[in-house]
Amino acid sequence: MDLQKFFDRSSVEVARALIGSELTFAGAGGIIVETEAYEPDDPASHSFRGVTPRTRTMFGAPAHAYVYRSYGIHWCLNFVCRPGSAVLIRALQPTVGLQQMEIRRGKTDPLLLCSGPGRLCQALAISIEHDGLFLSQPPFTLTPPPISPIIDTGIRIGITKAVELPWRFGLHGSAHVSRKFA
DNA sequence: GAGCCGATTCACT
DNA sequence: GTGAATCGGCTCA
Repeated sequence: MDLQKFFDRSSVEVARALIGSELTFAGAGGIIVETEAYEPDDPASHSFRGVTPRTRTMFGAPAHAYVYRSYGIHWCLNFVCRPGSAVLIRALQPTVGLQQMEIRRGKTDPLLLCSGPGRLCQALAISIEHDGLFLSQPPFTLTPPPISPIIDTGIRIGITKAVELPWRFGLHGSAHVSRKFA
């Protein structure tokens, strides 16, 4: 897949298109079942106030990883689309490297391995040192879904601005989303 | 340079 | 359902 082209569109389109894709990182990962879109003119987006040292990656080339720390504790993984727009990866359905992820998470329940942005990064051992990596080369792999899945849409989670935008997407019927869709 | 606060998770009640 | 943990970036002075 031509990832440069795939990511060179609005984050809302990309967020939808990513549902059902398989993401792996250094031999662990799974099916992307939940994403959220963030746009440059979106008050909830880190890029809303322009380029800063933290958000520099978000304004770089498409198809790169943008990683940041949340609440001083967790890491969150995003995929950069057009400059200033990105897709937050919120949940995976684990498929490969289960044992590795169980050890890192200290849990064996597949619903607790990658269901949530912070959990996902802990399970895959992703942190700030992976900020800016290109998604089409190791340790990343990204494979599109074999068929286009049924997608649920909802409002985003955990934000205080632009809370009404329906920019959260999930794989219909998946038990692995971080929260159920209304 | 001080103070505020968040794209969260977990333990505990 | 509620609150603690924890820290870098942003805002304002």
